[in-house]
This record gives sequence, C-alpha cells and structure tokens, in this order.
Amino acid sequence: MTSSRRLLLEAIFDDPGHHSAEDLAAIVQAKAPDVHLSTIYRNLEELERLGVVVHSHLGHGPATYHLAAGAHCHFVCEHCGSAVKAPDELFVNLADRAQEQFGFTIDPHHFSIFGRCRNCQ
Amino acid sequence: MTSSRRLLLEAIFDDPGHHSAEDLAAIVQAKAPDVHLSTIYRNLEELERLGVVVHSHLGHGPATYHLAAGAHCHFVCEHCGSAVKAPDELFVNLADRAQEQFGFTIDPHHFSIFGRCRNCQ
DNA sequence: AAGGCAAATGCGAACCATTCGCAAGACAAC
DNA sequence: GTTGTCTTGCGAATGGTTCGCATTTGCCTT
Repeated sequence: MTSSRRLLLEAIFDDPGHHSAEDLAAIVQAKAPDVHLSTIYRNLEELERLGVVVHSHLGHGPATYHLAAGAHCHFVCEHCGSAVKAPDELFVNLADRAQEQFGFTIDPHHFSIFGRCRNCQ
Repeated sequence: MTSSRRLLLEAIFDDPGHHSAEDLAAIVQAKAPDVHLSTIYRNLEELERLGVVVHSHLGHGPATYHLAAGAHCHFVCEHCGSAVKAPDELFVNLADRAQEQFGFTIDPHHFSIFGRCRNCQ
C-alpha cells in the first residue's frame, strides 16, 4: 500500500460520485504533486481488479470511476450529454429475456444507454 | 456526388454488415488508392447527416458503420468481444419505462449492451 | 539497522481512433 | 470557360489511455 494508492482511495471515498482519471489525478496531485497520471491509471486498474472500484463509459469522453458498491446504470443524453441514474429494476425484463433467448448476461452498468433526455426531445 | 463518395456508398451497399472506417477505407482504396482515411470519415459523417448510414459503438475499438435501414441493437461480450444482434422488441419494456419515469427516449442502436455471452459466463 | 527483491513509480513516448487546418483540386452553374 | 463553392489529400493535432524502462519504494529477512 503506497502513498499514491492511499491518496487515490481517499479521493474516491471522499466523494463517491463519478470521476474521470484526470479529475482523480488533480485531486491526488493537490497533496502529492509528483503523482503521474499513468500511476493513477495503473492504480485504478489494480483497484478494479480487486473489486473496489468500477468504471463505466458515459458515451464519448473519458471513462468514469466510482466505488463498486454504488454501481448503477445511466441514461445519457446524446444531445446535451447529461446523465441520469437509472434504477436497476428497469433492466430486469431485458435481462431475463436476454438470458432466455441468448444465454447472455447483461451488465448494464459498464456502458450506458443512449438517447434523448426530456429537455432535448 | 464525387467518385470517392460513390465508392464508399458501393462498399456499404455491397456488404451491409458492420464496417469500421478503416475497413471501408481499405475497400475503397482497392479501387482508388489515393482516397484518404480522413475523406472516408468526412463522407461517413455526411452520409450519416443525410440519414443513409448510421454508426454504433460495439464497446472499445473503432465505431462500426452500416446502413440506417438495417439498424439493430447488439449484445457485446466483454470477455470475447463477440456481438449478437438483439431484436428490438426486447427493449420495448425498458423504453416504455424510461419514457414514463424519466421522459427519456432510449436509442439502443447507438451504443451496445455489454455483458457475458453464453460461452464466457 | 542493513540488505535484497519484487512491486510500484515517474517520465516520456507510443498508441488508436478521430478531427482539423490548409492549400490544391474537382465539380457544377452560368 | 471562368467563377465560386464544395471536396479532397495530406499531415499534424487531439484526447484518452497504455507502454517501456530506468529508478525508487515498501516490505521481508537477516
């Protein structure tokens, strides 16, 4: 457990929202300026392997990282880019049918669902 | 209607599957070696604006382009990368509930659903 | 406390898919 | 056939991420 890894974990626990690797680097670098972005990436990879954090793709742009505990789905507006949290129960029907018909186990957290939000119809 | 645009359209019509921009460039360049990859991108953009083709993101890696007419959803295995065509009717329940609860109109074609295929459970 | 070793780090360069700027070229309209 | 616009080729730039490598760190053993 090195100091850069500790600072990264702190950053993620302190604000359990979505963070890009670059955001996290900025937070960590506020306390330890020499921590390199590639170190952030390597530690995120390791933390993900350990099941502590998880990343998801909110459309174009950088991946966002957050605690594995609070994982959830997103609806992302392809026009304005806004992301709304989507309750998991919306996906059970799809999950069941994907499983029945294709033996496919969906993981709706990892990639988001695109579309148009209320304001951008 | 220029010759590079015509060749690109031919390539897309001849094999109405998924093609990355680079694949399409290779096909077009077999007949017109000087067509530049950036021209492919620009023409794809234009064809998309006109509603002839559509692109979708099958996970990591390049976007894939195909005719707008045959658009469909995909389940993409995060382990082996295979993509299976997912019938649109699997999404109506999700679409209805996203609309009711969030006023959100999903576009399941543009991004795929990740998960694990039968062989990679 | 010192030595040894694997694991982690800083750094810059590489990478991939895509976009941009710009000067040169092709096209259509008159 | 000339004008003006739209398109092209080219290479360079971009953004997000990964890699290679020499150096340092943390930890375990003595």
